[in-house]
Amino acid sequence: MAVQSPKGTRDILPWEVYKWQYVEKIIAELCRNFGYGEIRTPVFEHTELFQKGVGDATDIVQKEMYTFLDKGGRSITLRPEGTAGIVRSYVEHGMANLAHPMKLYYIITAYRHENVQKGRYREFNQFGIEVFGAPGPSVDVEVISMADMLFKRLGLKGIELNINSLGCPACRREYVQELKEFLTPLLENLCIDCRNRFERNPLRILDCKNEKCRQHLKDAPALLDNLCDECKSHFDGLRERLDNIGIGYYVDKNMVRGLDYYTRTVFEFISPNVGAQATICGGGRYDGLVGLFSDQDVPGIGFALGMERLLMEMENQGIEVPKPDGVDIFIAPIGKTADIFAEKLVYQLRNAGINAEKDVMGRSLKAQMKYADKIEAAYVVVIGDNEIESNKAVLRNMKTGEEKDVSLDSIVNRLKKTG
RNA sequence: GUGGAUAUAGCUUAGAUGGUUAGAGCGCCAGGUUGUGGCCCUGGAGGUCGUGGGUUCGAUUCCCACUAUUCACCCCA
Repeated sequence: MAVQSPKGTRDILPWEVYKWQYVEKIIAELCRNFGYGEIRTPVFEHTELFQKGVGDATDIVQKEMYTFLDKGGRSITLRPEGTAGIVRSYVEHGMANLAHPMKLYYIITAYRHENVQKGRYREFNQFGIEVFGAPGPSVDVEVISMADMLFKRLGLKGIELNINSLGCPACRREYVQELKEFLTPLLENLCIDCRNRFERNPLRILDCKNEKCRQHLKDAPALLDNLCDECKSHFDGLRERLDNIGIGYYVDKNMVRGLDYYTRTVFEFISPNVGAQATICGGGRYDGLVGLFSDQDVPGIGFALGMERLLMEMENQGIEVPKPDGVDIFIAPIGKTADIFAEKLVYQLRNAGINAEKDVMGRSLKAQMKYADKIEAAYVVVIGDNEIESNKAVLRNMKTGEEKDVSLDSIVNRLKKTG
């Protein structure tokens, strides 16, 4: 086929978009309940923003970014995630001077150049939130509970929450040292990927899926057991608070997240039903990120939730999204005079806020009726010469087949009441 | 970047050890009802059988390459 969308992109078509609109509406309500304001930032940013913000060592920056030079020779990148752009906006607009916590949410498309598979696309949609300024575990719980509540409102079941702590730069540095000492004698037994990870990102070795590696790593020290006092009490505080409001979770000592900026709390919501891409929502705290772009030291936390994966999970769980109603009324004219008349009538109906349609293809009455049926019109009015002469027409209820006489003059008012 | 599977109409698909016009269901259009949808009946439109090459008298079918789709690895939403 000559015409098709680029690899990893999809069309959301008119007859399925209602599912997206439904979820988006629930998200907007949720955010309002929690006091989050929407922010919209550009699809593209300067490449350095992501190199610095997401991290030069990450897969995202190393091999997955859509980067190009614009006509002014600037290196531009399509956003591979949402947080960096928002941090940029936060700093650029001096939001640190506004009331805190600063609570923001976004629904965006993001772009990553990688091979596609179930639940993974090159253009994908994310709902995400960010909170700036709150250092304690209280806000961690608010953020986590927000995702949890969204799943509940959508009627999703069986989504599991995993949490972990990656510590602060200080205790992480100490721990990485310890981990490396543990790994050094084992290195030649580990898979090639892990050996490569040893220098670049040794934490990643912990969540390698290779069976052999897992065997060797059974007794590896866990970061969680080596946190400094502050990080430990932060994590304990998070657990207490989750227990307090009744959100269940697992502690996954090996969970590492793929972006460099995370500190302390990290979490994932996972479902077994969305293919190999089990993570529907992932997030964590990024206390050092704002400091990378300004001399202000502002703590932050947020999450990103994959809309495609969310919709897929809803589909899998058989959750029914209410379909929008069809058109209120269809005007079916017969003949030229009636057509001219109907044109004015449908205009008046629409002007009165009624969802009205009329034939524009000059089709037979039968074809018009079929069409009205297909677009699920609630009512049909047939107008021919007789009707125009007598100023009366039949209003047909398409669901029941019941018909009523109405005068053409009163039809707009009448439908206002009915509709 | 690596590996497997797949590719026939708008959609879901049948097909033959290679042989004349490649079938069906759904959908679409029209007619049966010269002014009434859904059910039913009849008819119609719609296919370079993914693309290119090879074998052959002949390829949609066999072989090769490419492309695309899809699943998985890595990684992530």
